[in-house]
Amino acid sequence: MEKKDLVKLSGIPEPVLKRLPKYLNYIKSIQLEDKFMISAPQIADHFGSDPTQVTKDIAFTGATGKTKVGYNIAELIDSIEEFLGFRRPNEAFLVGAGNLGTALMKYDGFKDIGFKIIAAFDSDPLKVGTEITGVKVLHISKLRSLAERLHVIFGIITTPASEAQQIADLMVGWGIRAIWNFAPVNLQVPKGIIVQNTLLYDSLAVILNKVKELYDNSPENEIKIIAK
Amino acid sequence: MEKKDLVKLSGIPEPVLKRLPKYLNYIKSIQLEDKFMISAPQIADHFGSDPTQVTKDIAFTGATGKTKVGYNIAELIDSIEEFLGFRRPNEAFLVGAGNLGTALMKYDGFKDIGFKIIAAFDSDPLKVGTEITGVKVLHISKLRSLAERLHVIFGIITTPASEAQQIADLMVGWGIRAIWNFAPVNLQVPKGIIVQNTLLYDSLAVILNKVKELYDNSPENEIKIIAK
DNA sequence: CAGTGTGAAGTTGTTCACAGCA
DNA sequence: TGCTGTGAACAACTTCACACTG
Repeated sequence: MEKKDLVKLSGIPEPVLKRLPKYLNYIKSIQLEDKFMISAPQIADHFGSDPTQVTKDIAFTGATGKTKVGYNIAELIDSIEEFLGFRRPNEAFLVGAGNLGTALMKYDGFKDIGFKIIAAFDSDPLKVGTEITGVKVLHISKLRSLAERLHVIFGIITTPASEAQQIADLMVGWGIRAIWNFAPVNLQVPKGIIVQNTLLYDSLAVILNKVKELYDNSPENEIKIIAK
Repeated sequence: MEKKDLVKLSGIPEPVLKRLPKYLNYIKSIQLEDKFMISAPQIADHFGSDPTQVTKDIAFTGATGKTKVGYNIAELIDSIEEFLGFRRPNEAFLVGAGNLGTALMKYDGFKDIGFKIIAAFDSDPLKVGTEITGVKVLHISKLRSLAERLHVIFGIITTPASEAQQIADLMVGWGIRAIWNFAPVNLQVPKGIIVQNTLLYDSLAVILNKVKELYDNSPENEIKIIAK
């Protein structure tokens, strides 16, 4: 009780939050095979991770298993989705209806998650007025009134880097509380606004590094690798 | 020397590999302002991180700074890019020329990084034969001969989840050694093949969790948040 | 002083070991 | 025996403290 008494509020480790959706995908795929139970070791095995880690991750959600058999799939799905907030309707605005934005709008997975992009905005007159999978693309100038009227607090930024900060500023001014940013810039926002930066290629450096090792560690490398 | 003697080859922590490209972006943006030096505290400040961490991250690249003034920007950029392997030409094939695939192909940032998608593949006859920013979309059946001829070892998967495993199997059979997978499945590949799974929405759970806290921690919540 | 650079301390997250159970 | 569940040991990463430099 010396310092940082209320610095961290949550307690749920980020790695856990990132692993749970993956489990969820896998568990759902198992469910499709008409299975009813799943065990932590089975999940761990599929992801090449540690069974205890899976057990502990699941424990965060409040789900409890039956010894020897594992977890009831339906209950587990419920528990994870509830815990992650996938059950509440999470409506978002998206700014930047380019390819990445379109990919997100078309992304099937979101609907399993209660996550819905309800309007898209762009400044390109060619895009304004069109519709992408049922979502209208509006001019940015419309964002303000809609955000207020619909009480939307999620904003997604898929604009070019050069515009991202400016859009973020607008979003903040208009009541958006949480920004999911795909532009490769570190947005500066007032305290209290949540920003999640998702750099599309942040794992590129990781994979390049692994490939480098691959070469460095095999004496017979280069062309040889592919030679039949 | 008890066990796992050669389990880990690299030594470069993944968090470091993920932070360095972000620094690189920022440093380049500073360079555009005709600055010549940059300090670790300045970088840390921009990202809200710890100056020592920045210093240590940079130390991995081999760059060295001058006390009191910091690092020479041009040298630092060199050093980071070289270290991350952004200087070597990294050519990749992409399978799945949908929106996400297109977004990647159009993605500006890659060319700063020596990363180039040199051909795209799809099974959709409507897409085959088209060209996206100068990159031809070919039928999947062409992948084999091209991979062999061009010695491409990187594969990017941006297909729907249902096809991803099958494509991965093909890639492996055709000499691809490293797969950057955007489909929401955990690919199963033979040992020795590098897989980097990038779940587009893995940070979604993180942001939803933060928003949940936001609500849980403000007694006057709901509608009030936006009320003028 | 204001910065780099580094060893030591602290924190967080992962893995191990094992108790309990059907 | 094969699983859940948990406390303890361990490893990885981050932050602190401080020596050093111009």
